[in-house]
Amino acid sequence: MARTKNPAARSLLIERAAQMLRSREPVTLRSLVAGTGVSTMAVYTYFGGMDGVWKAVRQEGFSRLAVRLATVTVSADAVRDLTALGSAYLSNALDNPDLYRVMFDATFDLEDSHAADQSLHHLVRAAERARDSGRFRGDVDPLELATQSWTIGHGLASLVATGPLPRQMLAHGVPLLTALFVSAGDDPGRCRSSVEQGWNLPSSPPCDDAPGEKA
Amino acid sequence: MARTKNPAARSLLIERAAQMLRSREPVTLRSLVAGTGVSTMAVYTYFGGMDGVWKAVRQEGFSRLAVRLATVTVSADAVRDLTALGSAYLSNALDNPDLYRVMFDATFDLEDSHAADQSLHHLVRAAERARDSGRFRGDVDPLELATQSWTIGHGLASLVATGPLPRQMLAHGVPLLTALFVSAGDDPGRCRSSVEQGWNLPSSPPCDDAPGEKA
DNA sequence: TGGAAACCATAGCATCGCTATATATTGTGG
DNA sequence: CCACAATATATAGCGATGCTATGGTTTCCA
Repeated sequence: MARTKNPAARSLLIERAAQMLRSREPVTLRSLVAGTGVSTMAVYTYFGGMDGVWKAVRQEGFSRLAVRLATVTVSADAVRDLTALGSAYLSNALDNPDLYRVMFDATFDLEDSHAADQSLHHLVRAAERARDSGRFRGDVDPLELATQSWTIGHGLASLVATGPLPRQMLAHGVPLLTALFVSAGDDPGRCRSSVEQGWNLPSSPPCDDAPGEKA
Repeated sequence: MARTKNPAARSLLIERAAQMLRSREPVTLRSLVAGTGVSTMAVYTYFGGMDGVWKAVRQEGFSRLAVRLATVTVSADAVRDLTALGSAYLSNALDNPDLYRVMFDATFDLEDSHAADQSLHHLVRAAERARDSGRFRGDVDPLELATQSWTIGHGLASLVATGPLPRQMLAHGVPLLTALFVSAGDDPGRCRSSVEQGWNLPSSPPCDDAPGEKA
């Protein structure tokens, strides 16, 4: 398999799978290739089977998450940035709920772990900056705090995107993150201000009512 | 084969499905009834199809969770009780990871929501007692605080039981819950003590190294 | 005891992921 | 420029899936 395998068909199928996921159509081997001009065998040359398709879709999900997190710019207020990263994480999960579900329902392999670590690293760096700028205590481990922020973000995303909680429950992110950051040493008043700023920073704030969305 | 009108077959199949889930065997219509003496049609008379089987399995999961939560006895220290409920939630999820996954991967229907609400109510009552006993501020909404505790518990359970985090990351539950309860008004020192007591209370503490379990 | 209702076994259908084989396409050495 | 080898695609089919139709068996109750 040395030759250049048509990379256009690969991303076409991944995009189509993501779109079918969003429109709630079942993604099967035959329905995936239907209408695209490629045959079922192409799936096996490109992905090695449906498992490979799901793997690629997961990576697409992580890729979109990485893009979202990258839109959060670094400011002088690291607590604000940390909150903005959490908010971006949630808005990404809510904009791609089925993709988010696929990302976390299969067992993680090494590539997934790498992608997840890369995303987590955004949070780690922000936590480190918050500590080094004096907002958090010196004994705060940035990785631990980032993991705890991730736990809050994933818990909310999971319960709201694929679970029983309604969308407005995302607003719990504000008090939860505030409590965590205050426990890390931040001043309560200052923390509240930073969190509220960061929460509403991303392009599509996850807590505000979406345009035209009805409960 | 002969036959008794057999309500026992229902719970037999549910139990078998849960066991197959635990042993990682694929649960299919034919494999589910294989060796049990009941035929494939029985699945349709009892459950109406495989969807009904999964629904029943989800209910079984919620039922086991309810049993776990019920083992947490009420004490004078409501913060300890609240933590113990979270700890019991996590130990249940870790003892039945596949069941836990099934509980939260399908879309919730009314029965599931009822079961979840019932479990959540345990937390709500404990939060209410913590507030009324003066540990939390008077303006704390027990339902909100219970939901936030649930978010932490579900986030940890999901990331550890079916996700990328190793088991020892469950220990993050202690600082997360402490931060939340302190933000609700509890005294930091007292809160830490209560949380540590409650965390190690359930029969199988989720953070301790399991017996004979190797990383 | 007889009839009605509930229950179950068998066979078969459409579809699923996947594979084997044959054909078309592509890249490369002479 | 052509013949050949390697790769990609297309077709057909296999085992297995969930599900349904149909007819036979068992159970219950009047």
